[in-house]
Amino acid sequence: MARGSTRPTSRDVAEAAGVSQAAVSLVLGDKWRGRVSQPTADRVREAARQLGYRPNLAARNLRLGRTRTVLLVVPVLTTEFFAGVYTGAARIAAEHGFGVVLYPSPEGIGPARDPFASAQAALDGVIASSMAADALTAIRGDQLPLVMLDSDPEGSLGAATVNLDITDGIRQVTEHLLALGHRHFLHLAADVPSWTFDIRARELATRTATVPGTTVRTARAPITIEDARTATETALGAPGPRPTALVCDDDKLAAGAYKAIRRLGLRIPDDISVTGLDDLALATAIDPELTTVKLDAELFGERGMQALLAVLDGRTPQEGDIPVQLVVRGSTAPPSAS
Amino acid sequence: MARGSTRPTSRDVAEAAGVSQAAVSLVLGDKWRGRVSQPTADRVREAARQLGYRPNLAARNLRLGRTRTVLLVVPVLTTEFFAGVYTGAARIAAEHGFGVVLYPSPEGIGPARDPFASAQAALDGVIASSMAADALTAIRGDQLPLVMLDSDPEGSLGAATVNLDITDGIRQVTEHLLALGHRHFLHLAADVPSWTFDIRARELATRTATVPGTTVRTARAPITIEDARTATETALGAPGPRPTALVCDDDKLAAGAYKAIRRLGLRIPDDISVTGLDDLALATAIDPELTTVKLDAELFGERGMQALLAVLDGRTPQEGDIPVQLVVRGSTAPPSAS
DNA sequence: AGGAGGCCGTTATACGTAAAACTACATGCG
DNA sequence: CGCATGTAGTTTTACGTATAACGGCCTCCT
Repeated sequence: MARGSTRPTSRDVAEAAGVSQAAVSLVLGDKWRGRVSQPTADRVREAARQLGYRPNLAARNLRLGRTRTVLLVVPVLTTEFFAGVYTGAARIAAEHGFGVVLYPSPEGIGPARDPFASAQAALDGVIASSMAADALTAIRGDQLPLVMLDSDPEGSLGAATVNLDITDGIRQVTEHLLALGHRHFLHLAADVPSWTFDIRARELATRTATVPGTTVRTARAPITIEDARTATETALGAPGPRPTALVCDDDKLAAGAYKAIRRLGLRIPDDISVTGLDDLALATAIDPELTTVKLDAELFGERGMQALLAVLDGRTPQEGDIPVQLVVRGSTAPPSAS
Repeated sequence: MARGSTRPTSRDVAEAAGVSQAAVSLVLGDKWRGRVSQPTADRVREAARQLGYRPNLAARNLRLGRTRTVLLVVPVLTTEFFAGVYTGAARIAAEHGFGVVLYPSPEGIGPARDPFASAQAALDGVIASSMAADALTAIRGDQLPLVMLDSDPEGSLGAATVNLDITDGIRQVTEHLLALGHRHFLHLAADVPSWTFDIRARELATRTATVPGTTVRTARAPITIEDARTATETALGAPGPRPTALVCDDDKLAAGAYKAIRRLGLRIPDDISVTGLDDLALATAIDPELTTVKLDAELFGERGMQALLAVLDGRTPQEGDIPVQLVVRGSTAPPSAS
């Protein structure tokens, strides 16, 4: 409890155990077999325990030239989705003795600051979501090994990418709605500049184009429930035939759409079918439960981390998108005969 | 682009600019006024830019003996609430040149690992939520400056605490329901061992005890929508008079309760009133919108960080709980005459 | 007997940075 | 002139760790 006393160093431990600092390092680093006797090793460990010694990570990192720490750059942290990504990445990291530090891209933290200023930890590499676009320039400037999540493989010069098969997800959604008989779609698009959202619109367009007589309108909103509500309300209030199916870029947008639809006095799925994308807890909290596409966020995180470890190792990361799965619930049904 | 070439150091910059390493440190550290001439300073900065120099943080941290990095230990990262806490803490931290590193307490990352093993960053201090209970022993072992969020001020020997005024929140909820005429309560309690949940039950009990003829039953569930649903369903199916008001420990539990109530064929708020606590996005996504207590997560994070900065500075942190605010929405109404 | 090798350590060094201590020269002032 | 003050740097050192290089002593084999 001695106030002002500094943390014990390996030299303090050495003194207490009556050995040299090198011996302490060997013992605690588990490299002592054949170099230090059993009794001495025990004495060192006991002294370290008594003093409450913890190695100075800054010194270790400096000495070793690596930190076994990796940065995960994600957009706003407000969704379970990125929590899952983190969990998966951290699990794999832990298995390899790595740590993961989060940089939630700034939202009110100030003008698009460089992530390295905030996450001051010394880093071995970076995993970045393509949604955290503002941080990318800073990252690119650095020569740290980089893995991009959900990013255009063409556009991310050199950096390894790991992608969810969102295109297939939207295809499954579209097939499902077409099979139910829907022909008139409204696409509630996320107003976020990111490749992963661009391909949603693209796939919906190309898939419906193969069926004659289909129409697709588009509304656009930031990913908040309130914005989604107002956007949907104005879109559905527009003149012309009302769409019978509403395809949302993610579950949160769908939740907003639910509110708009209720306000307009319409029923789901009788008057209009709604689909989401993510399968958050939200999807089963709302009534009726949402037909959506399940994304395996943890697997996404795991694959991202594995890719980064591969890059750090000089190996080639595993290829192939991560499969996704349509989950049909109560928010979709055939269009009412009219 | 030279592959395998190592990152440039301040010595490389010095050589390129034709000065000593010390001069580089002075210039880039902004301590050069009166020590280095303007032209030389410019030359150094230009050389640093050209080489893409970034200081080695491990070395800087070692030299300075501090890292300007702080660890935020939170429970599962799946709620917006802790995202808000992070945002607030990071804002204040950035204003003081600090960084914040997150340690989401393990949930499938392995058996209650020591947070410092995962967040390998060298740290100046720690802010920990009392909900991340498993990590606390490891933290206590360390002698890092510590601030506890929502923790029993008596139990946290020495560590500074910053608390939301949850007691007042539950009091506001209870007053509201009593004023509406409710007398028979069901308390859906979070099955999490944490002081912040203990005081919810305590306050509900003491407040209702002042009004004759009130009853309080308790159901208990982990904080997931599914668990909350089953717990509520069995509790409401139990014999005896049905409660007319359901007080939930947080919004997520309330969302589960909604589903149970719908399954039982009851209506909110006609047959039963429901309240939450947090005011997440979820609260306005469900129908009817949830009467709940708004917690200012960002302010919570800000105050936590300010307290830690005070501790690091040898000052005494600001006293006083953070006020909370009841938000009345559509899920509460007078009990139906029966 | 003598040296080869195993055992049990120690001494010395480097990692990259910040900053204290020092040097060298010019200018101003009594 | 002699000394203080100011300018513009350089030299040197320390932070705490991991490990390469070194060295004594004992045993055992030929």
